[in-house]
Amino acid sequence: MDPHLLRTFVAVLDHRSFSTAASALGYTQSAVSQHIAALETDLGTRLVERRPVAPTPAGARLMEHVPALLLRLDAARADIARLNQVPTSRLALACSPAALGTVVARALARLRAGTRVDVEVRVLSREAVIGDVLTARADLGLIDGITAPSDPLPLPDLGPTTTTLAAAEEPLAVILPLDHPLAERRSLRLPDLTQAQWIDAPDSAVPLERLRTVCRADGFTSRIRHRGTDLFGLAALAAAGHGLAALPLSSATALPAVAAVRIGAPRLIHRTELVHPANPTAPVRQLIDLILGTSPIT
Amino acid sequence: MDPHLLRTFVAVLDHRSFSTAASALGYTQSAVSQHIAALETDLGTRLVERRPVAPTPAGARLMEHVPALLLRLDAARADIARLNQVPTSRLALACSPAALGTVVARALARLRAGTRVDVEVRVLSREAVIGDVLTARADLGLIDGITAPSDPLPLPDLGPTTTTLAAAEEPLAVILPLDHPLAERRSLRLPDLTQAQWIDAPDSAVPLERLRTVCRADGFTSRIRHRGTDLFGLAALAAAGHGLAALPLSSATALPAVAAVRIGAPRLIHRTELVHPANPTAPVRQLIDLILGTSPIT
DNA sequence: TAGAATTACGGAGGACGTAAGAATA
DNA sequence: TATTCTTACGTCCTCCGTAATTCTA
Repeated sequence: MDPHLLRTFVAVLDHRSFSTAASALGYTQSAVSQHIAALETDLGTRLVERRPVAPTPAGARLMEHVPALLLRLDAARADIARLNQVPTSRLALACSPAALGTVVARALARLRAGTRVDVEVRVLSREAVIGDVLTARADLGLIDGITAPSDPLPLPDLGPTTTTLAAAEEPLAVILPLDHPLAERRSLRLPDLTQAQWIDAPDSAVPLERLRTVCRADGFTSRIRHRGTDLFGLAALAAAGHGLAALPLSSATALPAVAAVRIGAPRLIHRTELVHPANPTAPVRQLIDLILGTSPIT
Repeated sequence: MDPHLLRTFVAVLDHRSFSTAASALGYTQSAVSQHIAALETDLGTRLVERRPVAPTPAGARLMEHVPALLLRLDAARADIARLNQVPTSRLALACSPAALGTVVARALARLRAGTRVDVEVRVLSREAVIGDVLTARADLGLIDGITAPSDPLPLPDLGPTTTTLAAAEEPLAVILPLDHPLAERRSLRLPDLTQAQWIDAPDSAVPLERLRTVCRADGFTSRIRHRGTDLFGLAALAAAGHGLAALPLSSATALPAVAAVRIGAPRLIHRTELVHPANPTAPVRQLIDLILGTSPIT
């Protein structure tokens, strides 16, 4: 269970090929083959089916552990490195698309008027935001999600290094084509939309899986999966009638060519939360305060 | 950051000595020295102060990651092993002391009358219970803790392999010497007890750290720290006036020579939760149902 | 000065590349 | 049959133990 072997393992399953995984990692195919064989011998089970390359049940199970494990390993290394680093003048802020609209834009407007700090904003999926903060590729992260009003967002284990503070809350909405029969409604009940056609846009909108969880219902089927953090592209798909998507109300109303209808029930809120190192440097602390200061809550 | 190096790292800090860590691990002192040196070279910082052996700040930080990391690694291995294992006739049940009193005893009484399943009960600290379930040393775990009525217990990251279900809820209480001025009270407010003398018994009672968190208050100081899972020993200490301890009401009232007074405010409940593999085998599933069936809530 | 960690060095084993051999679509 | 993974084998390098050395309480 050497980390090198585990990295090779995920690369092989990601690329669905030993040879391309090898070149991606800078190894020969032979080495990759030996890595997988070593892992399989160690664990006493076949992990990868070959030709075509696919995980066995045991491999799939292992895959549920390994990415988190490797992330945690990188996080530990980054955490140590952060202790001895010199503070840079430019801060890196990673955020999910909806977080940008609900919080970041407002905070940065204040920033321009205020202190002289350079900020680089990077828009990523939620998972990538967390990864960037954990591995110190970003100084600060903002992610969004939906929950019951008093609950925290369900975040994966962040280790001892990061904590979260609420930064903004707002109602949840769905976007629909302007000519959709429900487009004129003041509000909608989410359970009534389980049978509708949705767009699964886990990087930019609320993931459908999450909607199923909070509704405790199946459904929310989708024919189109939209990867990437491009909210306007998502709006274009929705406007063309390919399906619905759930977004915070302010983002939803700002999008062109779609109607935004508020979700009235169940009682859910969309919240943007901060993900930051446990020991923020002074400039990071300053940026955190700025973001919290401009947020409607706290 | 080879896992072997990390294991020696924790062993060195645990034993506060290179040589005893070496013999504990079956290495020579030399090998341990080289392991630590390799880690320090890799991370570019000194991690361990020598003579006396103690963590540097960077080492302490690393120590916040490594045990969780190694546990997760063992959990992954155990999870794979569990897939191909033959079911045994004897089930191992790990539980924290208060969980034994509130749930396990009752469930096992039913078990004796019912199906023919052997159960081995093991009483451990909460952390050890989780560790045992994750690494498949136990088939099922029960841990207890306190929270606000609707919140889940704050558990460390269990990975994809285990989930929890509520098994029992009851009021929280403190135990006091029989002649304590507050012993006759019907109920007490926890914030009024921050300045009292407590016994820190994190393995058997509610950890003081947890009391501070839920009260959002400092205080709860202790002169005595009680390790281990021996509730009667804890009661003896409390009876002798060494300090207070927080327990579920039923456990508290069952203890000899101490008064049990209910905590009226803040509104907190003591809950026992199940920790079990994601894919329980039939006999484990049966035991889970038995425990949930005998619990006051389902 | 004794106990304890480090450094030097050598052998055994492991890791990776080259290249030849099997297997499957 | 071509592509892709596996196996054989040689080299280099890493890892650990022995033993000599340095450090510090």
